Amino acid sequence: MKPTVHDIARSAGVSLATVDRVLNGRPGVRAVTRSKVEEAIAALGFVRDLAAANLAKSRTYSFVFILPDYDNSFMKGLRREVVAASERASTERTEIRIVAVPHFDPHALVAALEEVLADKPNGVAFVAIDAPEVREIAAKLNEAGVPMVTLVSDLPASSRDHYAGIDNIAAGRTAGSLLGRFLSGREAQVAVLAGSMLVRDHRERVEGFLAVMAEAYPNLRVLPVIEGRDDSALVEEKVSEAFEVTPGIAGIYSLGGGNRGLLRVLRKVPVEARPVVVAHDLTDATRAALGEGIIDAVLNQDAGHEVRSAVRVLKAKADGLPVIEAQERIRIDIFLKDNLP
Amino acid sequence: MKPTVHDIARSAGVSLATVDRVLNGRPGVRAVTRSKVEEAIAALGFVRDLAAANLAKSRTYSFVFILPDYDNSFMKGLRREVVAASERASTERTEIRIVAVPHFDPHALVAALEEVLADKPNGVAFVAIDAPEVREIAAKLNEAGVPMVTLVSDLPASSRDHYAGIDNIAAGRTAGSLLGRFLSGREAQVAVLAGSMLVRDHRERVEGFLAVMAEAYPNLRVLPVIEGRDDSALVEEKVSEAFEVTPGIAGIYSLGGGNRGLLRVLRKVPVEARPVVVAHDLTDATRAALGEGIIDAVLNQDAGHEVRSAVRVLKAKADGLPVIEAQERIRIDIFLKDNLP
DNA sequence: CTGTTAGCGCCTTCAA
DNA sequence: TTGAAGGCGCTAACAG
Repeated sequence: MKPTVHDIARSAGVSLATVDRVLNGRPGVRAVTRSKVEEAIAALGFVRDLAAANLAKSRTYSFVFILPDYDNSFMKGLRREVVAASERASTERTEIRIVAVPHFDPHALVAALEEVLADKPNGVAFVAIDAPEVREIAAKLNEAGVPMVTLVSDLPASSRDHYAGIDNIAAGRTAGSLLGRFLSGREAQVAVLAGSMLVRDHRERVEGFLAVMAEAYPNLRVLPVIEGRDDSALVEEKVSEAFEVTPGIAGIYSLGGGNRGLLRVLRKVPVEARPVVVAHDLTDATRAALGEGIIDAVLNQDAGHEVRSAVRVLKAKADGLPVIEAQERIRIDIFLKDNLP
Repeated sequence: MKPTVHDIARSAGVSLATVDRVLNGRPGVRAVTRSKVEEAIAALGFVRDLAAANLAKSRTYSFVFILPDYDNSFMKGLRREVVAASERASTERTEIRIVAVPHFDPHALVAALEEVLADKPNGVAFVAIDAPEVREIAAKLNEAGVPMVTLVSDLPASSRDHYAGIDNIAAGRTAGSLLGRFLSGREAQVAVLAGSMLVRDHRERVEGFLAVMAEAYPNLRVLPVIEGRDDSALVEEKVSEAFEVTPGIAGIYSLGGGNRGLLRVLRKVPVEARPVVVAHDLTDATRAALGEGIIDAVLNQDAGHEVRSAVRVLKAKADGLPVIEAQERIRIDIFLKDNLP
């Protein structure tokens, strides 16, 4: 049988209370006594039963998830996953509160984080905006000892404990390689369609993409980035325009939202003239387009994985436990029509 | 506060013991009493605290993992992951016993499963061999109520509760599409390198690959499957031979082990004559080759994910709890040199 | 500084 | 068929 607090109390010749004080690093124990207990712990190889401890403490974990109030497919899916996680969590003495903030609004995010700082929950996860004010409040939260996970979009060189999201530079590179290989050697022009170059993840995807183009595909000329603001209608308009101005577009990297607009344009292009398309985010629209052969590859980040990972990490941090790095690494999923889930 | 057994005992006007009997479906309760209790449970929305229950029962989960005693990179990695999982599990009242069996030996596997049947642990995970004897003992285990997960290789139409592994037909199709696209339209010959066509996952990969070739790439001629028995030396020999017999090989799908042998041959091929190569399993060797550009894409199944998933599923089954399907789906990871972990 | 005692939420004898 | 009481491993008052 695994040793319990009773065993080490007996072995060290002290009472349960003293063992507990040592275990939890509470004051009021003479150094001699403390070391007696510590020796017993080491000798018996005692590890405390977290479940029993939590039961005794009636401990409940309280986490806050701050999500942008944004209505594209990805954010909707992310929200759904957080809600699902929160429902499951309630069975396990874990309460997840969801806070919505206006999107792309650093001040709103800061305000939400300030409330968190006042609340002092056991952890907070949020979709970061890379702005000085945000970094500042993040530093404060860190000092206050609130475990912090950035979700989907990171805060560089910050005081967050963990980032649950993909490497966007690598994603851009991956898209570049796929497009380059699929176009194999043809002299051609390639369009890049982003949401907004003000958003860090989009910038990084473009950066990675352009790097690969420059390194490996001199035959491809990349047109100026089109910003569609993740908005189908605007995307449709701008892409149509691009096709008129540059009839020879042979490849498209769509790294933001609004793919429905893109697809409306593509469906009008004669089959033999269709460009190779690599897009982001597996949604009903992109999935269908992949099946039809209108999109050639979809890069995806698994929102469910990101949320579950964030919860696991917050719990581990709250307990001072180690994280299984490999489990928490968010993959850049590549989907062809053949490996759709 | 969430309701506890006390609350429902009071609300139903019975004792704790009776509530417990109803909760655990034990006999010795009059139907009237039972329904009183059930009403209270429903009315208060009671859900039992599994952690507390397990503590009271001093419950420990006992799982058995049966792994082939096989020494390629993948199986070594798998074993490592099971060991790691077993170490973590010991903290959580979960004991994982690892049993090694000679590989490709249905009888040995059956013998191991028979011991499991005698033992009746709370769950068993094993790398299946698709043979009638195995299906038979699996059916018996199922009848005996032992939760069962197949790992890496499945048992079709069987009585397993869950399969923790990839869809190998889809993997073959994915490889086919990548190779087809990377070779874009060239008239060429393609070699397929398998371990053994006696193993189900290899057969399925070939099947998926050939299907895509037939459907979408009439320009590519697929040479007869080379069986390298997952053995570097043999692979090297047979691939060398293939290159002599068919100098024009422009693509290779390596779906089994022994990639080191393949790489030795490829490194001798003049750069301009190098074939497009899609291989399976991310190992030190394939990772390096991906970086060098000798391999173009690697398909991978994450052994760590498979093992953690198997443990989670076994625990859920043992507790009669639902499984989060999306979490347990094992992806076909596609790695280019740009998205290596 | 240290020990005693009473729980946390649930399960399990043992009596009635 | 039902209930009372004690315990799982740990924590937290409250006394000494």
